[in-house]
Amino acid sequence: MKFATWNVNSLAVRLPQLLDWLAANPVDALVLQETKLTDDKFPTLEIGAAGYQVQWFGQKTYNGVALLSRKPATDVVKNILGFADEQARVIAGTVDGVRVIGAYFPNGQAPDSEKFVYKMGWLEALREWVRAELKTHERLVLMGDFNIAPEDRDVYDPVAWAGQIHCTPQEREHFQALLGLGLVDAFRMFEQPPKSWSWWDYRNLAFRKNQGLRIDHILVSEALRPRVKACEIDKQPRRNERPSDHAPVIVTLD
DNA sequence: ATGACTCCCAGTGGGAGA
Repeated sequence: MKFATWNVNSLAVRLPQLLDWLAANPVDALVLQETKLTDDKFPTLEIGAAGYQVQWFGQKTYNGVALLSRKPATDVVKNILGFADEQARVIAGTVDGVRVIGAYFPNGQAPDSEKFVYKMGWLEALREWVRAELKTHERLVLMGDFNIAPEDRDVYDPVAWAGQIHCTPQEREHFQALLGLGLVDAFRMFEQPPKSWSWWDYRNLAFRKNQGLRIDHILVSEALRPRVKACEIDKQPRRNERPSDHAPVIVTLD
């Protein structure tokens, strides 16, 4: 069983790459972030023809998330229960007995900005909601673009990034608090190549120089932990022409 | 170096992303 997450940075632009990727990586479920499509423009037919059920939650220009799955997702929830949000950032569903939560965490822009305040409130609400979800769903996967680099080893230049957005102590505390709910960072369950990133800036030849951040994550609940066999970042789509700035992350369970 | 690129909506420029 395989689950994956990918920030596609516009599904309108990346749909052909998504279909190619699914053909090469027939995962059981995939969550997408930054679809940037209103619901009426979602490419349901193309994704259906690829053999996937899909749930989607979009908005104009920004954000937008989707949950693709081989088997239908049930009990679908959009955004964080009880947290009023104008932005389409979360989609959850139960797939094959596993609660799958796909999330596009706020960027936060800068630690002294209003957007950072929003990010902190959002993270707090997410944690309390995931805590509740874990009570009813022992088998749970929380994955997406977290916009948090959990540790210095997740940053290509930790000195330059110290205290910057994605690397602030407050964001990292929130990441640890999610682990504190009984979740495990699947990527760090395994020995990984050093300088493993999931995002590279479009500028500065960052991908060619391998200057990036690991900000896309897959957290699994304790009940699933013994079943996790592998977790990897697939850099291949970042080599495409007109790539997303993010690479997919895949977890394999038995 | 308050940059660089890419996306979007707008509309011949600007915000946002990370």
